[in-house]
Amino acid sequence: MNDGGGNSGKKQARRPSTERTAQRDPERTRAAILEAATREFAENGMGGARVDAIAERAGTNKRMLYHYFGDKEQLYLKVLEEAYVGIRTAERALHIGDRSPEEGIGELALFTWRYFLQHPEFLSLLGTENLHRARWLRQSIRLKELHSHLIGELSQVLERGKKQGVFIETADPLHVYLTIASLGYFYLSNQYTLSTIFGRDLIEPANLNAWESHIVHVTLASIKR
Amino acid sequence: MNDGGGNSGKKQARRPSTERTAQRDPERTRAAILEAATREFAENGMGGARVDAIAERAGTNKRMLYHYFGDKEQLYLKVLEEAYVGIRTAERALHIGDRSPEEGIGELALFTWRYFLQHPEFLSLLGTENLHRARWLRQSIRLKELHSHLIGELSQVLERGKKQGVFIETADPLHVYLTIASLGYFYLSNQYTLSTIFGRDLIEPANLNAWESHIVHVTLASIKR
DNA sequence: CCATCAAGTAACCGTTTAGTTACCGGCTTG
DNA sequence: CAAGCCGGTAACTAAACGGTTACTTGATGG
Repeated sequence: MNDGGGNSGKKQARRPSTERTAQRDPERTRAAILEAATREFAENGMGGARVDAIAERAGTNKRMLYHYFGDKEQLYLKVLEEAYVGIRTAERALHIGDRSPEEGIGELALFTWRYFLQHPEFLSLLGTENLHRARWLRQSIRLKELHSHLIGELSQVLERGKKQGVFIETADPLHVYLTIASLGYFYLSNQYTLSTIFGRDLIEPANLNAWESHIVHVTLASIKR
Repeated sequence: MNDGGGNSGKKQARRPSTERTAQRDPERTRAAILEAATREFAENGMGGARVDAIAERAGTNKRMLYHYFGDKEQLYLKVLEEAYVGIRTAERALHIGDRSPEEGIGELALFTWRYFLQHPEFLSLLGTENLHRARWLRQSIRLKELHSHLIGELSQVLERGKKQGVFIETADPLHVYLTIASLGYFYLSNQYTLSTIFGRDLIEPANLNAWESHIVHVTLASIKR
């Protein structure tokens, strides 16, 4: 868009900075930009996020942002990738196969709900990315196999439950995961419009706990024989 | 932002329009702007939507947009209100109380799913509005009672089912509706990231039909005795 | 102890954006 | 039947935006 050629040499000498320079720390600056970007993109979406705002939140300036991440779009993709790595990593530590099939599924449902509850920025980022039809996520190569582990482990738990006669034969791993994620995602990401139109504060602890139980109840009721 | 004072009289005379003037039709222009705005806001969110793009899509210009709707924010709120009126109006025509309790709930689940499927712009608008924590919806007074009818009718159907002994006593109308909406909303609004990470095209008709059955199955399984 | 390179700053640039103004002309009505 | 209101056009503006450039400063290895 801006080729930058043809105006070199026009600049006048600028007033040099005489202020005290803060300690240098590339890693810290990089991390600060990433965290600030996560918040800015989560709060305002891709179209609404402001590069200046990210730099200011990170306590640095735009130059460093472009230095470390290329441009706004690449920074956004990095933020999104990190968000996915976060949930999938925590998920692996669960080891849902170590318990009985019923407890394993219940554990996954509880974990997912609580992770969503504690990471609202992850939900926002998903919403933003889907608004754009996964335009940036599709460009990410490193994420393809990150998710297969989940389905694999879930599939094993379901098979074991079927053999033990506690789960119905038609239970599908992807459907089970989508059910769990649906119930958590919708309640939290749409809490603002829902609370407004139904006149009930969904984020109130009592309602939150009721919905947590509800998710586990619905998930298990849908696959139990 | 722009007080408009202090530069009057500076303008030169402009070249008057000599082109043929199109037929005048205030209602059509207004409706065209509203429809164009619905698409633009749904595709790009509040931050990403461009006023120029809306005007162009509507086959008119910005002046008319500001003339009829005030500014970008008021236009957005109008779009959102119309979207809610659309689904709630269609919902009323269902009369879920006319059938058996089980059929009534199944009918509501099917309707909601199919409405979401046919109105992706409604889902996008909800996502956008929630990103901004219902900032604009909260300002809308006329929508408060639009939704109470739904819960009222659903509540009656559930009560009848409980008396007949087919539904569990703990079944809650809001929870039932949120369950139905969750399963439809998440699957469709997040279809792009989900299809990407799980390597399965969720919008394919076979998958769509399977999920439709799944929603009805899950909803009923969660409330049946 | 100095040459060099990465970290950092802030002004700057071209473009885009929401919103406005000057002007036009068909239709209605007193 | 004229006068003025209302639907409509396009050029305009100030500010904001993403991105770049000119330049400074600290650390470090030969």
